[in-house]
Amino acid sequence: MPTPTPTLLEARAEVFKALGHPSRLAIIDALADGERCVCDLNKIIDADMSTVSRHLAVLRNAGILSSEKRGNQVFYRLECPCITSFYGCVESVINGTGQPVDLDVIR
Amino acid sequence: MPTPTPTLLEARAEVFKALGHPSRLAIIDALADGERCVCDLNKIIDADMSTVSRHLAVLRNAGILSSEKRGNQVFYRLECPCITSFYGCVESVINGTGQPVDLDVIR
DNA sequence: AAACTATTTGTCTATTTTGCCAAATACCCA
DNA sequence: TGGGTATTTGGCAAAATAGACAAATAGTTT
Repeated sequence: MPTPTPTLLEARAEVFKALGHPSRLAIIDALADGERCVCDLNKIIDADMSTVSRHLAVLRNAGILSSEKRGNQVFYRLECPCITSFYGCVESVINGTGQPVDLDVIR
Repeated sequence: MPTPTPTLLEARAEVFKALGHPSRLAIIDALADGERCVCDLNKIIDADMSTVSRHLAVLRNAGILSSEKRGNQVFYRLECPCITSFYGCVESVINGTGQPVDLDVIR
């Protein structure tokens, strides 16, 4: 198995870094069911709207979300549903088993 | 699908944050084949040994690695091989397809 | 055009992260 | 015990991140 190039590692790290904030994970969770406008997300997040907007920009720049302006509002959509499928592994790290966790059990 | 508690989101974010650095991803990659001592990892990483040690501490505190001292050296081991299985999804974010990527093709 | 809503951006501050060097620690061997 | 190797930790400076407020932008409605 060859070692990934530094560039690939940096690109991967960017994605993980974007995921490394609770508010951004809450956004992803809210978008798992479908697109939402910023004002809806703002109700969920408990932070200034400008802060929410910055979190959304981080996720969009990482390629995790896409946005579309319709009329007055901007709708964000999850570009890669496969991200949420990783939570089972993350949970296994959290609970220390090292074994993937069935998400339906813990949520 | 209920919204995860803030605490769960924070715990998840900690794991993602730990993964959000190229050197730490290089470490994980090196450990995918099996445990390594710090001095071996130091050869791979191109940073001061103390810096490597700090990266290792971040990964261990997140629960991603475990360590064991044997004689003079400390060996680190990947606690959750499922992490590398997520790279296909990460790559799909990087290349913008939103579709998981077969890792054997890109590595 | 003016007022209003939704969102983003500029700017600033506080906090966290990163990375190096030097020093401390732990263990081995002679 | 003394010297050598492997690793971690203290302390510091530079860089990145987060969050708030205010101002700017874009679109809608009257």
